[in-house]
Amino acid sequence: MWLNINPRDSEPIYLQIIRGVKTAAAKGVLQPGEKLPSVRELATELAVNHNTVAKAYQELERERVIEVIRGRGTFISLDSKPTNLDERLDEMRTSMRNWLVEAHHLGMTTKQFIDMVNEVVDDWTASREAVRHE
Amino acid sequence: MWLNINPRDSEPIYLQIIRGVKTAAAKGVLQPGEKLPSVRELATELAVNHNTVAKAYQELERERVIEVIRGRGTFISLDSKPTNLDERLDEMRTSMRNWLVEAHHLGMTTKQFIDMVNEVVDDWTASREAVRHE
Amino acid sequence: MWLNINPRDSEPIYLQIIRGVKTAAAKGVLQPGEKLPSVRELATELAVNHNTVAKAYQELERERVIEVIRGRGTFISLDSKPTNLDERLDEMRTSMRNWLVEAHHLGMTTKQFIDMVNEVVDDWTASREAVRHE
Amino acid sequence: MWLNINPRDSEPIYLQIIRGVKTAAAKGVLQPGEKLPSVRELATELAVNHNTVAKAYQELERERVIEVIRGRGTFISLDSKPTNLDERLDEMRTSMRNWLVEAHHLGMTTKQFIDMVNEVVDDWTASREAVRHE
DNA sequence: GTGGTCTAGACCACG
DNA sequence: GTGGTCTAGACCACT
Repeated sequence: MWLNINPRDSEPIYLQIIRGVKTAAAKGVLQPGEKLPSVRELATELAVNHNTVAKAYQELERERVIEVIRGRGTFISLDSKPTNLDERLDEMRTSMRNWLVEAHHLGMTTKQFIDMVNEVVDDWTASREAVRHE
Repeated sequence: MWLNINPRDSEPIYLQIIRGVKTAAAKGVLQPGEKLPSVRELATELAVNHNTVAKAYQELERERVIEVIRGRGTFISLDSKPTNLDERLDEMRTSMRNWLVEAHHLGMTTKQFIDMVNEVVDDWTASREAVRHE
Repeated sequence: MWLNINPRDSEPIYLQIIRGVKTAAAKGVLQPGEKLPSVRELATELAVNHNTVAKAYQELERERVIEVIRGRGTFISLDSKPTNLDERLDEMRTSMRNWLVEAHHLGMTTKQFIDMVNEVVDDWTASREAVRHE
Repeated sequence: MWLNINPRDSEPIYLQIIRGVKTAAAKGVLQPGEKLPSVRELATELAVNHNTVAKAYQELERERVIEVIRGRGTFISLDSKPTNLDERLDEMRTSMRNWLVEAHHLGMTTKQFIDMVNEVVDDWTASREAVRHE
């Protein structure tokens, strides 16, 4: 299964689902146009309340990551033009700035911070490649 | 004032305070050994309940960012060896991976992503310098 | 009930709760995976404010003694790897040293002291066995 | 100096003083009949409020560890018959039981606990010997 | 119904 | 005056 949920985690389950779908789509595990399980199917599979899955799907639709076609089901969007682009870029910058502060309090230099980013990017790229060659 | 709070923000106030103190300390606006306002002073100034400030200060103390000296007040730690280092570095890597996913859905390439990180780091470094020369 | 609280005791109630849960867990009265009463249930039962119970539970979670599963409740952890191990072992040694000083002022020899430790350990072991055979 | 105080420590200063005097007496650094500094002298030396030292001395006198002779000064008791013996032995047993619970949550066996006690006792005995041969 | 957050106001230990 | 603890009661996010 391309999606794992941990109800023990402090992150709300619906956010874990959102993140999981986005990650799978970004990695290519889920291809544009590919059908997602229905709300009830996924809820059963993950053993969570279906309202939780529904909430995740709603948010994903709002972000144009997925599309609901009435009567047919839910699909990864073909052309996902993001909403609120500038706003979300700003959020990302803010988040980075906050992690930079955190890094400082963990005794890291800015260089070490950038090295860590590069390391994570390399890992990510490698894991995308792995999916492509499956 | 080196600390601004937005009670309307969805982020809990006590977390905003924590972040604010950490940011000020990382920027050098608050120097090691410097006295922080008392719980009740800061509560008055921010127009929040003193318990909210107390909660923030307790968490900051737990993370060794600040120290309480009995009867005298609260101070920025001189030597703040962080707790749970490995765990928190892992959280950081996870967060970075999530940014990457997010960046992908915003239509960014990895190069653009790394550029953004560098841009944020440069801004941060500049703002630290600005504080130093005040 | 596996937990008794004395609001007149100089020890803060929330610490009594923490100690009570830890003792019950160590004795086997509370088994790993077992559900704890909800914050509000326990508050009602102990006739204390729910915030007091919440504070105790939060600290227990921080120490990995218990786990919160979102929406379902609070449970004794299955695998509780402690945090800050070395630091806490040091605290323990310090406390032992302080007992020794105390024992000296109560006129005890080191042999009598060690006998007392063994006696306490034996009592404890016996009370664990008693729980096991209930 | 036979007494060190750390105002950063979470333990109240007056308790640190009490413990310090008791430890010095138990180790033989302070001999029975030996004169202690006056409240004000000690307060100056430790850079703490003299009320704090006074409170510590009062408690030490109540426990018969020291004796105040009006006009002459304060002295380590010659014959320190402890007060509340049974009660204090019980407190000690309770403290040990609590640390045993703590040890369990740190993953220690009772054997490891007892080993730790023996180790601490040996260290203590060695440090007493060291004082005797100074 | 679960825990998390916040307010307002109180009391206490410590220095 | 400092932080620590507690109560009573409220609102919110999540499941």
